[in-house]
Amino acid sequence: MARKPPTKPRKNASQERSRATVDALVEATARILVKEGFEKASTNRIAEIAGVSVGSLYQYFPSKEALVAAVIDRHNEEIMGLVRTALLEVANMPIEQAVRKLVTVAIEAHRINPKLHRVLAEQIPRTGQLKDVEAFNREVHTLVRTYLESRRKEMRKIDPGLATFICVSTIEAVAHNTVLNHAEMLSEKRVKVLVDETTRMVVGYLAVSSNPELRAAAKPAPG
Amino acid sequence: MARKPPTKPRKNASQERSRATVDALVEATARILVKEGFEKASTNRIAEIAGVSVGSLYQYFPSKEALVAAVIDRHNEEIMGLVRTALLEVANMPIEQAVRKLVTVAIEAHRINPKLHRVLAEQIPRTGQLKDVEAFNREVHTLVRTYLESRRKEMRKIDPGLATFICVSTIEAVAHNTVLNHAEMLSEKRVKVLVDETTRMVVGYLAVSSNPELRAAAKPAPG
Amino acid sequence: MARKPPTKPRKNASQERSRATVDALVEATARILVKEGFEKASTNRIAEIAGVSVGSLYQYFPSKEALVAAVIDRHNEEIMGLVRTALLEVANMPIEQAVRKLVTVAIEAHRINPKLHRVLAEQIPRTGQLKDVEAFNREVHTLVRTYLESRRKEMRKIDPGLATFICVSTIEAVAHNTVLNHAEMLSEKRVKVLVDETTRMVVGYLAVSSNPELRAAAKPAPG
Amino acid sequence: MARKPPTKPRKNASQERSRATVDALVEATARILVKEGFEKASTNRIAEIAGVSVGSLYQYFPSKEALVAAVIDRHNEEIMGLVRTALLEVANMPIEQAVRKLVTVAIEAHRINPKLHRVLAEQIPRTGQLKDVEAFNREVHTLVRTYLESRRKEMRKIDPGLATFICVSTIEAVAHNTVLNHAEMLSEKRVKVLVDETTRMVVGYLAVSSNPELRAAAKPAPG
DNA sequence: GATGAATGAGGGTTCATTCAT
DNA sequence: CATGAATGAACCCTCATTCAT
Repeated sequence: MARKPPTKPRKNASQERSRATVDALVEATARILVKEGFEKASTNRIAEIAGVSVGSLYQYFPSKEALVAAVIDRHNEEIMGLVRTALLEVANMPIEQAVRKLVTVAIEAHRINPKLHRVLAEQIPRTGQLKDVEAFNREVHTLVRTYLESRRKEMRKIDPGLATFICVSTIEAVAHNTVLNHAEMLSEKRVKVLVDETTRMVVGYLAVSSNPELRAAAKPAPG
Repeated sequence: MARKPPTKPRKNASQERSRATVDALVEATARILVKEGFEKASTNRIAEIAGVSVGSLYQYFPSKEALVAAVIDRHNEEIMGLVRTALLEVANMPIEQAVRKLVTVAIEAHRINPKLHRVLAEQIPRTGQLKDVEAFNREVHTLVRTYLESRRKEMRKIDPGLATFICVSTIEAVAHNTVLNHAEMLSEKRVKVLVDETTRMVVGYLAVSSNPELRAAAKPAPG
Repeated sequence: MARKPPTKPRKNASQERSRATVDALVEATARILVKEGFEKASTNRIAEIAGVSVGSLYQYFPSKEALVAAVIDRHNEEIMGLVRTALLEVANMPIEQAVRKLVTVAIEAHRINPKLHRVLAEQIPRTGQLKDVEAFNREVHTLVRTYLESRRKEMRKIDPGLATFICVSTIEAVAHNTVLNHAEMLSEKRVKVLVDETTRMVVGYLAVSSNPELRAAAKPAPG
Repeated sequence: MARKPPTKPRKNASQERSRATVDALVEATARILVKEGFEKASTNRIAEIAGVSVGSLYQYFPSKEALVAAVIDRHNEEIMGLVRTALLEVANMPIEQAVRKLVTVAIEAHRINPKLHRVLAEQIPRTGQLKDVEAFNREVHTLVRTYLESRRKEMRKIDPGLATFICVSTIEAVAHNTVLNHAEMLSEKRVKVLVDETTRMVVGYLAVSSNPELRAAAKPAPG
């Protein structure tokens, strides 16, 4: 693999002026990404839209990648804001209520900036920022897992890591696919049904079940 | 949006000589994608690896995009081969068995060429081939939906479209995330557990349930 | 200067089959030139339109240039056909009638295929075929000069070469500019005026003049 | 017709540094055109000769065409400089003197850079810059026509547009053909004869004539 | 710090021409 | 002779990055 360009912001951007420049750059990048796609997002163009010189861009971001990474981070941070809050609120809720909340929040999170989300998902070749995305995923995983472990009593006996993995994957996938490929489901009514169904699935999976059929279902046919 | 480059193969490539060239090109592209990433996959390099001149590349593919699209198509076709077969086999199976089969096949499909799958998912900016991918998704959706409708009697009363959407999303997400991010789960033993769990979840969701709790779970708290 | 590609047709094309192929190629070239411009006239495309393989093209024309040269030659030959005929007819006419005829024919000649004429004039970078064009010019010059010399008695005493040069340039320029840039002058009525005027100019120039003013005009102010 | 590349310079190039670069590029282009022909004038080569990087070339010219257009414009501007000046000087001159001046200037103008003029005329496929050339032609036409109209009293009764067209075409053609194809006529002596003759022709055409023969010449034989 | 002119490697693509079949 | 697949030099152009001012 070729040497990858650096990816971390060059300074803490604590000074107010710097801060404004950095923000303008990230914002400009996001805007171009959304409005014109990744291909059109050249550093010169970004600087221009941000009202800043290319030189300044490189003062704050060591590479184009770092800039894109910042956009991704910012987007993820917005999502994480919702998710963290939700998980705090959820801490003392019973599973069913909690899952419903999480499903709802997942969809909301994907709706924060769906166009940006799509571009990020479809057009951005990931090279260096995988780590950031993974960190993000890990945090979600940890938070959810912690919650699930705290609710062990209401649940079947499952490996908590596995359960977390399956539930998070499921919820994320439903939210993602809905927002990106089935916008028609986002009407208030239909979204409610979607949330109901997804919740039912996840809760049905996690919760202890008195249905012998279901218990059997989880085991392969003997032999 | 700027005009996108053409994407369809230029000739039917029926002659054997041509066919060989086309294959070599697609194969070379896939190999470079896997071994060196999207960035290194320049047309000149692809042609070189394919043992062919750039001119020949453009004789058969009108653009670099078309070539990548061909790789994607080929990969999807391999996946669809498995999936179609599985769905044929599944036609007369009861839900539990069928879902287990589909989950298994989904994981197998993602393991056909996981590295390529990852590159395709993470590094390739989707531009023109969205249609192909959507067609692929639609086919899967249709096949699954048809199966589910044929099994209506064993299922809860759910909107079949919605059910299909949720199940397909779930299974795909689990398979995708497992293969790409949790290769450690692919040991024979652990994969079995994973399949069991996923199956349990989906079947629990689809099948009629005698558990009143679960039935309640799907409805929001009154008021 | 770099070595220029060969330009002469490869064979005399005496066989009928060959002749047909050659014609098809020249015709196809002319058609593409007119309909799509020089840039689109690739040898592969020409061969395709001619219903022949590229290989065959190169059987008869050693280079693309040779093909274009052939088109130019054919076009010039058509023009020369008119001009030669006109000059034969003109041989025994008095100057005024003769010039009128030549002006008329010049315009007619430019109207044979004005679109091709324009492309030839505007879009074709001349490299090798200058010789052909010069030969064409020389022939016209010679024919006209011969005529003028035969009419010496009706003319002022002028250097025949110079007179030929001026008259041919003038007539050619008027015809060329009219057809290419002032198509609106080609209505029957207006063209008549144009021919009248041009004829008047040329004849006034050639013929002996009884006007002392004019005679004076030709001499610079003494000192 | 395919979309044509842009043709206007990219920046105003007001800064001195930029200005120098732009000049170097135009100059290099002209030089290569003259010394090696259009075919050899690749953007990379032009930049190299200009002592500048290709990138800089594209900073100031959006396409190769734009660069060539700039060369053409510059050349036309030099010509127009002479022509405009001449027409100012000519404003109060009688026709004979004026025409002589214009003929002289036309030849001078073509001698400014005859090699460039030839390349421009023979090798450059006109694509986008037709408008510029037409504008140039229109300006000449307008200036000359204005002069002629101011001299109406000394002239025959002719449609001024037509007269302008014929005179301009004639003078331009003579100058063009002389400089490009009959350099041997450019010796001081011979050029004088050429100017005399051309002047005689044009003046004889424009001026009122007492020669009944000539007046008759302009009319077709009755019936 | 900020600026933006300059850089140049490298990318995608074309097309005249060749030659094995 | 005809075919058309193959060739590859060369072209135009972009854009992340640098650095003198």
